Amino acid sequence: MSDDTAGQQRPANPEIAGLAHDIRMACMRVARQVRLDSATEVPTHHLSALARLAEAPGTAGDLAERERVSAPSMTKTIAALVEGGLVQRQTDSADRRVTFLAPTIRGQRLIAAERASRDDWMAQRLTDMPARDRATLARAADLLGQVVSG
Amino acid sequence: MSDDTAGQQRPANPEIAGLAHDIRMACMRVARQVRLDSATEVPTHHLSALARLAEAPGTAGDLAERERVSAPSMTKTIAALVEGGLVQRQTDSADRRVTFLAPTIRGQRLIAAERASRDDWMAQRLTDMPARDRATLARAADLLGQVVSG
DNA sequence: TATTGTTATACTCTATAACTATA
DNA sequence: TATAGTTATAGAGTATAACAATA
Repeated sequence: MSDDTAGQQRPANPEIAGLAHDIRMACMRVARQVRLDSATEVPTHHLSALARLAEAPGTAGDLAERERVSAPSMTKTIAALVEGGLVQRQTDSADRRVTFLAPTIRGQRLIAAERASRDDWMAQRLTDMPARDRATLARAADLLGQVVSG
Repeated sequence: MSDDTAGQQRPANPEIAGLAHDIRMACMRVARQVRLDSATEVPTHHLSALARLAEAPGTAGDLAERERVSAPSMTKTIAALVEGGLVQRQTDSADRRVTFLAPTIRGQRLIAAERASRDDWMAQRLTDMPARDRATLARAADLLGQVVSG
């Protein structure tokens, strides 16, 4: 975190290196499986943008930055979401260049349903698990949160 | 939030439902962060196909099925990988409709480098962690493996 | 002149359908 | 006739560059 950021001169500790690989692969496989098993009619990136707006409504520029896509790309995504009745535009009266975006009721319902579907995928697999293992996973979820944010 | 509207049979246990959400989000965030932070010049789906071939060489049809894309789509991906010197074709002498695919030395090196880069991303974050927390994550990685395969 | 968002254009990935060559 | 793979064509997502409207 201090100086050279690019290279991989890192850990020198083979145990940590192996653990890093195992955790990364486990997370990526879970993410992939969730994505593939819960495929809906709405494209992934549409859902992603919609979920962002459900967290916090904002402008097109904000959304493009938060989703890490270009502004023209976000323009198209927004157009599709508005077309589909999932997002509504509202021009800012103070600065009329700006357009605020927020999910419609239907958009909110779609996000909630999608989230529930994906959570169910995981929940059904957790119910068969010993309570002690679930406790381990609960700790791990917290630790992984630190990994990402830290 | 999100009680009904899902159409799924809920777990009925709110503790497990909450845990399912936390674990899923943690995994998806880790996967996303790894993907964004370790972006290379080679497109993601090329790397993905190449990694499959590094695990186990096979035919174009196999690869399309394993990657869950159409045959024509895989044809293009393979063409790009061969063009880039990362994969080599070899016609089956027994059935000349079939083409075997395998990574070249350069392809193997690229996959190894990519994997190392991504693992380093995680390893750097693990080194600052108490050993007990690493042990928790090691257990969790194993449990998440069961979640995906079971 | 700077900023917000859109349009213009081009490239890539994807899919279905039609084709080639083998079997 | 069936199968493995490719080519033809079209649709969708992405990007950069150029533009319009507003500040």
